[in-house]
Amino acid sequence: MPPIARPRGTNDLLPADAPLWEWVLGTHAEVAAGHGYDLVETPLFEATEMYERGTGAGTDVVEKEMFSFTDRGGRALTLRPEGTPGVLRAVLAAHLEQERRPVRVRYAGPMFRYARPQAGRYHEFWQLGLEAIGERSPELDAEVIEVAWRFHERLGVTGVSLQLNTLGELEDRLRYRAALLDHYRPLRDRLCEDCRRRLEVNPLRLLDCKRDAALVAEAPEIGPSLSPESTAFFARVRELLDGAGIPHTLNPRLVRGLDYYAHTTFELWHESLRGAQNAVGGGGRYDGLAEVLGFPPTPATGYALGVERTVALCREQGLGPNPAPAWVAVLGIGAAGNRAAAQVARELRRAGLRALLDAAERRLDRKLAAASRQGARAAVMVGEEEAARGTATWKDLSSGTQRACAVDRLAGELAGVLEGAPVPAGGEG
RNA sequence: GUGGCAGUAGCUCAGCUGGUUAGAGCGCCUGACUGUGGAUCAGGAGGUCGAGGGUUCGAAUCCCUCCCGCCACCCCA
Repeated sequence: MPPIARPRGTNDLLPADAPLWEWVLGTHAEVAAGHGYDLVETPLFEATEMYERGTGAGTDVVEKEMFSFTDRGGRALTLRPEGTPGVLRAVLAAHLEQERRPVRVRYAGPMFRYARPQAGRYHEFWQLGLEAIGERSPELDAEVIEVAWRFHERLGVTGVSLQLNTLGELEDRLRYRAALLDHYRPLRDRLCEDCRRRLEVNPLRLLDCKRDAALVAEAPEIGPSLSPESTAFFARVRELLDGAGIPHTLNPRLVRGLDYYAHTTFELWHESLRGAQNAVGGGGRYDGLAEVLGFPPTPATGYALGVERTVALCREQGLGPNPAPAWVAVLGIGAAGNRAAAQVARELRRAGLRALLDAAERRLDRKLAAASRQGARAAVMVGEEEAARGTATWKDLSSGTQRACAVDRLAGELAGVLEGAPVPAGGEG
């Protein structure tokens, strides 16, 4: 019988990669918290209807990428394909926007989409993001973008480009939609199969097409369809970004895949990401979402970033956390030594040191070799003699120097050694 | 979901047009060395060759199906 395999499109996080992963999540938490964003967690599954109405029935996500199921009570549920609708639902259901506006929240966790797996694209993947709910202002859009930008700065990731666009208000979009249809209808015969469908279902997505790139280039831009108010709103966002020193690229073809966007939309791109997945993340304003979910109309803005992709960028650019704190190996020699060594390790930990105990019955040279290979800064050896005298012998594994001392002075002596040269950076996966 | 390429020890890979018991390097374990590491030498463990079926006297090698990964679409994180 072959061993049970990991399901397609999923990943295990193993110890070798965990520090980098935790560092990325932790850095985002710090940066977001520094801007006033508090942690929220919402269910991994929600009512299917929430995504059908919120994310949009015409989107690829809802049409063909959801992990949906019926529970034993006959309820239609779906593993969350994105975080925004659930977070908005949670905030509005708890009436947090009655306490203060905007409500600033952040989140991180797994999302699920049934798209064909590839490097950087998985059935289960992690997103971290934030939402600012209850205020309609260019300032808040710019703030959200700035947090995403500062996050990458703090990581040290370079080469990210900010793509920016606006979709205006609903009336603007309808005007633009009409303009697009005027442009495309006469060209219908020259469109690819997908685009002919888009023409009927969601004309804005015509701009996504790479096959008909030539036609896209000739398509009208949204600018002329925008109301003066929408134009001013967008100009203000750009002005604020300029003021914050955040470079951005205007991308009038940027149409995000989800239905609920209005006004500002943006994506963060990086050329070096493997596969065709060059987007690290994206977001924008979604003033219409609350209403389609059945809540009072509530403006909001936010973003989501792909953790796997961000981690890949960090790995590629050699970025990561500071080396883990140095540690000591406590090695027992013989039965009496092994017993005493356990107690010595306990006392070192109580003194705040990281101590790994090796009290197996094997030869000392093997234990020393293992400790050295695994990166211990120092080895503490406890045999029958030491046990009897209440001492321990410790050895600096980089210099090879060695001395014995009383157990109660050991932590003090080792502390100096551990603070010495930093441990070489952990291996890259 | 569509099309293409791959899958051989823990890791990186070799294995010619089907031919005995499937190999190497690194890693792991053991011994030389009953209490002193990173070196060296010697030995050992570890593979149903991704899974199942077929062709053949004989299959890691050829054929089919499935699984999984990657690449390009689609789309996005």
